[in-house]
Amino acid sequence: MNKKVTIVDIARESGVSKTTISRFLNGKFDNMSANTRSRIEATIARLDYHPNRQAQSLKARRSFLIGVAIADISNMYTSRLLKGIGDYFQSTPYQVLIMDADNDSTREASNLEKMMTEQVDGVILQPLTNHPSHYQNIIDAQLPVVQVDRYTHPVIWPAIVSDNYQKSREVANLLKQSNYEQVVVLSNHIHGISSRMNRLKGLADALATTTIKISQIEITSDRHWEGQLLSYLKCTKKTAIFALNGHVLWSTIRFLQTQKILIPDQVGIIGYDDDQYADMLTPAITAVSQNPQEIGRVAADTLIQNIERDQFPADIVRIPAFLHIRDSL
Amino acid sequence: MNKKVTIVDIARESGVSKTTISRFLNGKFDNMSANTRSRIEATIARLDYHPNRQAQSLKARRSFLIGVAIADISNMYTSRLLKGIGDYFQSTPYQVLIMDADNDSTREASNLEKMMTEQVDGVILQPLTNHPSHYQNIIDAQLPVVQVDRYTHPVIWPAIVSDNYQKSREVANLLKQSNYEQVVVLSNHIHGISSRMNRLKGLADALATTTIKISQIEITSDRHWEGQLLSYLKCTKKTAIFALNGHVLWSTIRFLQTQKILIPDQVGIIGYDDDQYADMLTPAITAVSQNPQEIGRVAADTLIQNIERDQFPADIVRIPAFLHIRDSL
DNA sequence: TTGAAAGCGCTAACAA
DNA sequence: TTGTTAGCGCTTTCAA
Repeated sequence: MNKKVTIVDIARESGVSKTTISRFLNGKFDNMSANTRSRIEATIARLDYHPNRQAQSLKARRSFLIGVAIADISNMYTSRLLKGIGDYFQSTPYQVLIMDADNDSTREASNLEKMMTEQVDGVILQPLTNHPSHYQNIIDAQLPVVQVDRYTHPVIWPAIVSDNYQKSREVANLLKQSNYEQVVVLSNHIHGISSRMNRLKGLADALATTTIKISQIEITSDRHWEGQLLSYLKCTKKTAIFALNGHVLWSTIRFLQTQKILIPDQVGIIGYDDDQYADMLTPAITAVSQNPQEIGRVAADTLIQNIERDQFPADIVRIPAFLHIRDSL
Repeated sequence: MNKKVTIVDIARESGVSKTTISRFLNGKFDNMSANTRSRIEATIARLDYHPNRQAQSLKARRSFLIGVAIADISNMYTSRLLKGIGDYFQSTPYQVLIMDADNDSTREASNLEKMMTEQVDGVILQPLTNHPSHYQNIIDAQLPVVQVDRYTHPVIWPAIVSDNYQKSREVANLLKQSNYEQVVVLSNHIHGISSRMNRLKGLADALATTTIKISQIEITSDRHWEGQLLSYLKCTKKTAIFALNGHVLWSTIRFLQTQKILIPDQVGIIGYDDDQYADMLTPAITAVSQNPQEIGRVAADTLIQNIERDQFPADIVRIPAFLHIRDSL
C-alpha cells in the first residue's frame, strides 16, 4: 500500500505552510495570491490528495455522519425510503451510515451503540419498538433523531409517516360500499408498531357504527394463520381481507391461489403494496401505496434543520398515501 | 448539546491515566489489576462513554469503513445484496458506507471520490461502466476492491457475480424444447454491463447451431420499444421474450396485459426475477432467480481477506442462479 | 501494574 | 498574504 499523502506533503511540494493548504481546502481565498492558489491546486491534482475526513472530524468535533437505523433492509418500502434519504444527502457534506436491524431488537440496540461510537451527528430511526426506554442511550446523548414510518409512544422525536389512520377510513368506506359483512385484518406483529396500530384503529373507528365485524390475525413464522383465515372464510358472511403490509399481502394472495379461493368472488382483498405490482395480478389488487421516497426526503431535511438550525418542526408529519381502487374488492 | 465524554474524563474519574483506559478499551488485561479493571468498567458505564472512532481511526491510519458503491438502490436485487453485505459486517468492527449512483456515471465517480475522502479501507463496487479507466483514482490509490454483479473489461479486481452465461444456455434449451422459432431479448442499456452481455451471449452461443432467430430491443426512457416489440410479434414465427432483468420483465408483462396479448399462447416469456413474485401471476412466469444475498456475503468476505490478509482469491466467482420453470413459456 | 509524552492529519487563533 | 503553534481524542513506546 502506498503511503497516504497528507496536508504536509502538499504544503512542502507547494512551498507554503499547511495553514495555507487548510485555507485552500476550506475555500478561504479572500487573502490568497492567485499564484499560491493555482500552485496548490496543481500540487493537489498531481499527488491526488484527499483530505483526511477523520482528522477533520476530530478537529471539528462532528463527524458529518448520519446514522440510518432501519428495521429490515430487504423490502421495497425501505429501498425507496433509502433512495429519498440518499438523494437528499447527495449534495450535502454528510455521509449516511445505514444499519439494518433485521427486525431484531437486540441488533437494533447494537446498531445504535455503533452509531454512537461512530459519533454520528444525527439519526434517522425506524423504531422496532414503541417504548422510549429502548432508546435511553441516544436520549441521554441528546442526539438529534427523526423517526420514519413509525413512532414511539409517547412521541419523543419528530416523525415522518404515512397517513395510515386516514387511509384506513377510506378503506372502510370501500368496504361499506361493497356491502362486506366481515373484514379480517392480517398483519405481522402489530403491538408497538404505530403504523400498523393506526391502520387497524382507523378501520375499527370507521366501522364502529356499522355491523361489519372486524377480526384480526397475526402472522407468525409457523403457518397457523392459514388455518385461522380458512375458518373465517367458512362462514357465510361476505368477507374481505385487509393486509397491513406488502409482504403479508403477497403471502395471503399466494395462499388463496394455492387454495383455489377466488378473488373477489369468494373473498375480497385489499392491502398495502410496497412493490407497486398490485396492478399486475389477475384480478388487479386494490391497494394502498405509500410514498417512502418522500418520507425519506422530508425526514432527512427535518433532521438537518434540527442539527444545523436547532429547529424542531412539527411532531408528526403525515405524507399522503394513495388508495388505488382496482378489482379485488 | 452536552459535552462529549472523552478518555480523559474516564481516566480522571477512575483515578488512572488515559494509557490504562486505552489498554482497557483494547482488551489488554494481561497486566491490569482486577480492581482497576472493574473501576474503569464502572466509570465507563456511569458516564456512558463511547470511544471516539475518528480519533481511533486517525491514530490507526485506517477508518474501518467499507464503501459500497451501488448502481441503483431501489430494487430488490440491491436490497438483498445489501442484506448479505450487512449481515457479514455485523459481527466485525467495520461499518458500511452505502452510496447509490442512481445509474448515473457522474454520480458514481463523485461517490468514489467521497469514499476516498472518508478513507474507506476497501470498496464493494457494482460498476456502471466496464472500462477500468473510469476507476483510475481508486486504482491509483491501490484501494482494495471487489466487484459485484458485473465486472470491468479487462477484469482488474475480483468479481462475485451470477452464472449468467450458463443460465442463458439453460434458457436456450427450454426455448428449443418448446419449439420457439424466434426470441426477442429485452433489456436496458446493455453495452458495458457484463452481466447483461453474458446473458445475451450465452443465449446467442447456445442458439448459434439452431434456426432460432435472436433479436434485441434496448429499452429507453421513451416508449419506443413497445412498437418495436409489437412489430416482432406480428410475424408468424412462434416467439418468446427474454427479459434481462426484473424491471424489464414486469414492464413487458404489464405492456402485454394492456395489449391483451396472451401468455403463453400468443407469446412466451421468460426473464430475470429480482422480486420473486413471478409465481404469483397468471400464468406463473418462468424465471431465473439469482442469489444476491450470497453474492453480497461472498463479496464482503473476499474483500476482508484482501484487506486483512493480502489474499487475492479467484478473479471471478460465479454464484449459481436458479431457473424456475413455470407456465409462461 | 501503571504513566508520561509524542504524534496521527487537520483547523484556527494569533502573530507577523 | 502567509506562518507558528496548540490541540481535537486516541494509541503506543519507553520508562518507572
